[in-house]
Amino acid sequence: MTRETKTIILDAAETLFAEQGFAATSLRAITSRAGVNLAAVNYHFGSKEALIDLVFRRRIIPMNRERLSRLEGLERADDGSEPSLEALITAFVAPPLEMARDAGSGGTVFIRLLGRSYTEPSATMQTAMRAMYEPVIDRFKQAFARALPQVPPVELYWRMHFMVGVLAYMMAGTDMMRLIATSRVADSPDIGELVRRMTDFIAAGMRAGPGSTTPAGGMDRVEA
Amino acid sequence: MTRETKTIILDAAETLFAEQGFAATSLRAITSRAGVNLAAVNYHFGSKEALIDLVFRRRIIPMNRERLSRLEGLERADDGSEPSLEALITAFVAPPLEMARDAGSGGTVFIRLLGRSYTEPSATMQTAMRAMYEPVIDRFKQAFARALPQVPPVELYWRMHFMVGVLAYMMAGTDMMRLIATSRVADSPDIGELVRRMTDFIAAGMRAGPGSTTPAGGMDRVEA
DNA sequence: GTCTATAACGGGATAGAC
DNA sequence: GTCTATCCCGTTATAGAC
Repeated sequence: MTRETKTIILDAAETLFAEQGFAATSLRAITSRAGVNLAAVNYHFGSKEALIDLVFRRRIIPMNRERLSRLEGLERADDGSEPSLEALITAFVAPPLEMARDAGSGGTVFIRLLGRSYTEPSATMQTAMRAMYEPVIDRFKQAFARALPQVPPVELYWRMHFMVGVLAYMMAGTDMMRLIATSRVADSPDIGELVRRMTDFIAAGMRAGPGSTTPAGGMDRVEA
Repeated sequence: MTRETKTIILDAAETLFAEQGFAATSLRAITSRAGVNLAAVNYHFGSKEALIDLVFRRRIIPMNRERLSRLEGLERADDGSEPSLEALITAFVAPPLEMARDAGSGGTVFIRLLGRSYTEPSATMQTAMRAMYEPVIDRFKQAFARALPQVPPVELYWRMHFMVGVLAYMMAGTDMMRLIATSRVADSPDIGELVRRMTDFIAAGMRAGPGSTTPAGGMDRVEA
């Protein structure tokens, strides 16, 4: 029963953090939603900050393990061929989005929280996240460099940023432009189709030839 | 002098919101940074929420006006030609990024705040933002549809989301992957180059042929 | 392990002197 | 318009009964 309570608190905290952010979510709100006593958080976790840390750790670590395992699977193909660019992108992009669909309990809401936290500037969070992400980023950077030998390293660096931006925005699912249809990831009927759309978009962007579109870039301003 | 004080408060609030978020920023911190009395916020703005609203309104409205004016300039070209896809993307993407560079006072920090707020789920903020963005999005949607007649409307809708995701992430500038060089927009020496990079990436993604990359999308999973 | 009660503090907002 | 002082509430964290 002792670990049961911790899990219940984690689930409640995860939901409220995703909805309101960290600072706006009080321990009272968390414990009341979890149906446990106010003192339980400090007993089980020590502090609010430690709770936040565990909320992330619980799901990010398996998620990144899944990304790496997909990547390794691609690189150990039987025929010894190099993985395609699309396969690499999918290996990076699909795990969080499928998590939003699959994880019965709180996976859906966690992905929204994670998408938000990409733009969270708190120093504590930044360093914690970097520690969890660094190995993944390193491995994928090498893989992308092999798949795109014609793209200069600096350009590739920026394009990986762009990829993360697309992913983070979809994960956060805030529907800034919701004027046509559903756009929250969790509501979307077919995650596989979203993954395919994102992969196509990102792959084309990553392959973009240098200079192909340059002339139009800087001269279109109407007035200073 | 009366408007002077309001401006000082707005500047201080903008900075602190960008650094810490809304909930974590107290009125005490704002007024102390601004060098004014604690009661000044409530006197001049009525409430913390109203202050937040004005912080955004002050810069978003001219920013979106600039986007629309660039778009209209493109569409009224002398030779009657349709604007290129790259020109449309630049018209949408450049104003916030150049604002980060140009605005002497708080433009830089505001852009970080704005990038963050794209994934801010507060209902109040969502509706306020939508009101300010709706006309811009509508106009650009039509322009993109004309520039990309071969892309089905649903696909185009998602690709515009992707574009916003790239932009929002760059604006927030949180350096999730900072392992090579600088990545904070404000630190970057050449905003024009960043705009060109983003435009090239997004343009290629938006033009991506349907099905060109489909077969690799879904079958690469290593294990369930 | 779980509860109640409370400490110690900081939050937003306001009344009223100046 | 600007200040001080204060109200009232919610916050995290903890002490101690059960």
